[in-house]
Amino acid sequence: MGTKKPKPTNAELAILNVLWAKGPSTVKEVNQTLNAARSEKVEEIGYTTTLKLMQIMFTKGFLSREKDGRTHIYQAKISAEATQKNLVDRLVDTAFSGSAMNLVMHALGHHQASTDELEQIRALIEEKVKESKDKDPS
Amino acid sequence: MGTKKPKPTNAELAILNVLWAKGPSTVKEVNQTLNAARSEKVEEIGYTTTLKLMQIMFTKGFLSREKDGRTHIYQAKISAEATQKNLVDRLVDTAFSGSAMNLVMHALGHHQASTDELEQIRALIEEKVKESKDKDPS
DNA sequence: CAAGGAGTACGAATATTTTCGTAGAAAAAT
DNA sequence: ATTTTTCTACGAAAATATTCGTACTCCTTG
Repeated sequence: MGTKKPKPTNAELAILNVLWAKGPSTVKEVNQTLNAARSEKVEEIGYTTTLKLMQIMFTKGFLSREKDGRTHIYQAKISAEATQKNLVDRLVDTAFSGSAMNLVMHALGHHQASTDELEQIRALIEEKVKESKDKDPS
Repeated sequence: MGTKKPKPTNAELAILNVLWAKGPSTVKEVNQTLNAARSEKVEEIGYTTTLKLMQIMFTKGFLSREKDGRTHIYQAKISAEATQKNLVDRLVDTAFSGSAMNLVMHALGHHQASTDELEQIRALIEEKVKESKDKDPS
């Protein structure tokens, strides 16, 4: 099992988000998107900063890239899914004493949810309950 | 609104967890607990490391302390609740495109849950659904 | 072809987090 | 009353993460 757990830093996560949302992009595009999302009061992120980060992420294997003329088109190589799972794991581990359900209840309790979302979650629960009864029919 | 958002680092979070779980403790106790939780293969955390961290957390206002003879008894000053909420907020923000429910489904999907926990979550959902119907009885 | 622009690469400054060594005070043990 | 142990305080090393300057290449355009 050679694959290590990708553990992107915060700045890296911000970049991944852009790539997940927009698909393959150049450094310039990513940098612009990042800066667009910032409130005007805050200093902009320099182009070379984003470049450097993306180069690092490339060597870490978080991104792949492809030359198009003299510019590079980058792409997220690690999936949102897998990365989110790791982050949740970490959070559960460091802040919720290992109980994912603890976290779930927290998020449910404190955040707004649409009826639709609640419905989806309900469905997921039903499924889980069934599973659990199959395995351990007490 | 003078109160800033407590943003404990990872190491600080580990300490908070101990204090939340065990209540008021000495540095020594916290340090031992931290090390007990580590796999044997890993280097132990030095006593002065934990001490330093807790001193920093004290000056940051994350912990309070009280002298008992020549030793200090530390106590978490920020609540698990509030801290967890901030962390979830941050995670939702940085990795789940702002959707807490997205995170919930993730955590639900990927992690083990006891029937009991599922039941609790189900109850919470029912409650939420009701709330939401009250507000917007479509 | 010179000047400017748009990229990349990469070293290195800065900031932040984590770690620990060392010094000193007070208590406990010999 | 020494010595050993148990604490605290604090400076500073080590490890990570973030930021950017500068140099160099390849296009474009005047």
